[in-house]
Amino acid sequence: MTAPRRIGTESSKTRAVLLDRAETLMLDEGYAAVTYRVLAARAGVTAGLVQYYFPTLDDLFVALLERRSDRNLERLHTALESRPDEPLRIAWEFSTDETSAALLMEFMALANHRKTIRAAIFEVIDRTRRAQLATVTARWHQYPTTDGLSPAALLFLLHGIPKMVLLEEALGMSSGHGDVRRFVERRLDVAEPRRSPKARPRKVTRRR
Amino acid sequence: MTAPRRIGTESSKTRAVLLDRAETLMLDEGYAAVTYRVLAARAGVTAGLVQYYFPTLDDLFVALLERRSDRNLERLHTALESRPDEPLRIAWEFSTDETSAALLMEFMALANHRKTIRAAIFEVIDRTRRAQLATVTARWHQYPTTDGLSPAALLFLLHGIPKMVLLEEALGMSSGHGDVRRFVERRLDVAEPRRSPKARPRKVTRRR
DNA sequence: GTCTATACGGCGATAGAC
DNA sequence: GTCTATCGCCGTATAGAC
Repeated sequence: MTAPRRIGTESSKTRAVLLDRAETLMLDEGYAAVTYRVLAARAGVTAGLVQYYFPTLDDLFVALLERRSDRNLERLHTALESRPDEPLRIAWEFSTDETSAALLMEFMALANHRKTIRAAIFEVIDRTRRAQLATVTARWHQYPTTDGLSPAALLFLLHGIPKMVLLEEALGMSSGHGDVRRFVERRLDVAEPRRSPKARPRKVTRRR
Repeated sequence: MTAPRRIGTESSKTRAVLLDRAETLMLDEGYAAVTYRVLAARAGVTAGLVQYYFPTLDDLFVALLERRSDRNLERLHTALESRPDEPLRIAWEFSTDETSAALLMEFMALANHRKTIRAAIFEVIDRTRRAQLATVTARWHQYPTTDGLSPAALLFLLHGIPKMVLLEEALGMSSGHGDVRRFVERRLDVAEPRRSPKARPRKVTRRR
């Protein structure tokens, strides 16, 4: 047994700054641009210091994912509690949140062949889906029509469709995107009618 | 202007072998495992020789993508001609072809931040979608119900859903996948009724 | 607890010899 | 057509200074 490697504390301010810069870098140039040397330069520190806080790059990515997910899950629970009759609309709004969706797709690309990232992202999505599934299932009998879909299948679609749109948009495609969005939102209006039709859904998109 | 770099001919047998090994390697271990040195070792040649045929790795990936896409597009046109009354089912079958879908998602991950790959994959998907859109639109009025969807939106869903399933499966998720597959196939049976209900759809999945 | 310096092997890519 | 040498960047590990 050798002496355990030393790692920076989670409460360190430097650590928080590094996570901030890493998130920006990742959104701007993709995960491949996040290297110790580049990140260190952006944050004005040495590469060794970055490694002191995040021994491997996977450690950095996982920390990044979890920080944002914790915030999102908190927002989700708040929304589910304050609008208990609109779980489907809430699922759709959160799936369409641009910044989070972009980051999520970046992480999914990363997860493709990296076990630790895969486990972390599964955890995040699974927790989100479970919370929503419970709420939707509880009021499933109140929906006027469910088209033969199950709650799980419906939530899969509400999550997956915006992700696919994003994936295709990144390629420069747009065929059918608007149609499918309007289609879903029309169905949502039927399933979860708005009390005051004037109140347009506030966008959940935040930052950048 | 410097002297143009020398590149191997497209008809070379060595080149074809390299593409074969690269495709296997990519499916087994992901695009990140495809390096000059590893590919050279697998093919029993030197890394320099691989680079003689593919000056950059992007050249290799694009060649790989185009070789497979040409074959797939040919199969697609054959199918559309031989079963002119089933364009939706054909779209669904081709989207669910496991090997091709897995390779496509691998390329989409690659494309995330690499311009040349992005352009190549856009070309492939766009050509596929266009061919199907023309066929579906031509017989759109014959469908009993279209649920308020447009042909483009429907094709987007038929392509996107299997991709999302694949993406989530890679993460270890399965919630709603079976339900949504059955849901789509039930709708397809309504839209394009089978003449002989006994004839189950032959799987299009091929190789590996 | 923070931070720096240095080293190692693998990577994509280039130039040029056989 | 084939192969070697070389360059600069990468992730990672470690030893040690403040």
